[in-house]
Amino acid sequence: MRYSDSMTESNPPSELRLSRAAAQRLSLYLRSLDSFARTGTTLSSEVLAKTVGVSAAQVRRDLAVLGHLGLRGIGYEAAGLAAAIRKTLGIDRPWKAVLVGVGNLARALLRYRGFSEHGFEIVGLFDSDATKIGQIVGGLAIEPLSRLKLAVQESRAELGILTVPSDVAQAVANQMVASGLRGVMNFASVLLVLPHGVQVVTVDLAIQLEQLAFAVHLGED
Amino acid sequence: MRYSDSMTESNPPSELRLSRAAAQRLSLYLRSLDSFARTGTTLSSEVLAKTVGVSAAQVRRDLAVLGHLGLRGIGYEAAGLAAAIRKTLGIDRPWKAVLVGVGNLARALLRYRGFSEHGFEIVGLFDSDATKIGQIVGGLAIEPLSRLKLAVQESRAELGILTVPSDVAQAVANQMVASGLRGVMNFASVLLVLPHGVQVVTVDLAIQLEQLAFAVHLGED
DNA sequence: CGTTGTGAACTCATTCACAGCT
DNA sequence: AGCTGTGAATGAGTTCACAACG
Repeated sequence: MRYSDSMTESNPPSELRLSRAAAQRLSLYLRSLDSFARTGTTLSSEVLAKTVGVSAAQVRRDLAVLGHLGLRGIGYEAAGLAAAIRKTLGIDRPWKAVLVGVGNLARALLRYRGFSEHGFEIVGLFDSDATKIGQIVGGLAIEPLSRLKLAVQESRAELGILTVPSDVAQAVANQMVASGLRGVMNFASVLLVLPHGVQVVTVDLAIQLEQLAFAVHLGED
Repeated sequence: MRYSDSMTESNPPSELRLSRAAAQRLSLYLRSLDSFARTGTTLSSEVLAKTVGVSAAQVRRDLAVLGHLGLRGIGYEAAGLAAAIRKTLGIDRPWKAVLVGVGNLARALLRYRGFSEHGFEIVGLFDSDATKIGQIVGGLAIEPLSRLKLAVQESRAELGILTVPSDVAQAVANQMVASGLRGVMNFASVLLVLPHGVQVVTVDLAIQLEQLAFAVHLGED
């Protein structure tokens, strides 16, 4: 039996407080570790730091939240570290997602291998355009939005990828939430207001490009 | 961002120190302002804050770096504010970009209207696959990489969009830099190491989806 | 040895709260 | 009166530096 925080050397991390930025870095470490797995079996915080472009101290600080899995004088064991990061991020199991709005971007995403390679499976396609219903894209038939709720419940999908025009994004997102999805990856250029407990990540490519232009404009490093 | 801070304190924004995050928020404010331009002519920090999901104090702090363009008792004049943000971000003029690696993602990006709507023009397509050379995509003919340097110089493009597989991304990025590009928008899942003065923004969709899964996993807000 | 893990110091970012302008 | 702009206070995130340990 454990009391509050007595530094017991058990497997689960005692207190898990990860900032958004720190969680993002864990994903980056994971990428490095995967490509490192062939090369060697252990690596130091310094090596890992260099491959993702942060400081060694930052790496050690980030990894400390996972528990004590560094070996002093040696470094970290790559496979074990990768597994621990996956567990912390909640990606030590597959996730199912549906995609709503089958336009050009969606078709590109469906050919993108990165999602399935990292354990994300797209299990349904939905669109409000009647002329698209029934079309097969990436091995899946496009269904009407009216089928969304049932499909989400049957497939047990938890995530939704939202690739509809910005002016209808909020309305469609509401439907996604009503169908039971817990997270939305939003490609529209609007702030989605969703109920408590539903997560959103917005990817706005135009803004990213603006940020690049700004950096060039400044000429900073 | 180093020494040589011998900036003159003239009328315009005397000291311009914008964090990456703050610059990103300026882009967000800009989106709101554009859609607000029809509605009204002025708006308060509180209103603007609500549309992008930050605090009013944050908005005022961010806008203060642009100079004194708020009207006490009134708020900010939408059009003037938008113009000031554009100027600060360096997007008060068009930017030209080339795209390297014409796969599915690239084809989707070429149909995405967001870039041109925000002043970014794609002026050339390049690929190393000989079978693609000459194909017309989005009104542009795909050219071989050997033409990149000349094309960049002729078109005066400054930015490059990199949509090649991760294993060749660094090599291709090196060619982009050698051709004179000053900024790279990288869609590959690797850390690009580029010389001083060349800017990079990486967009890794799998990592974004992992972050969403993590947020759902935690059930945080 | 070499490298981790972590208090302490430090830097950067956000919020508070209100004086000051319109 | 209303809302901005900004010092001061607070909070978050990062680096320093070194004791602890294999």
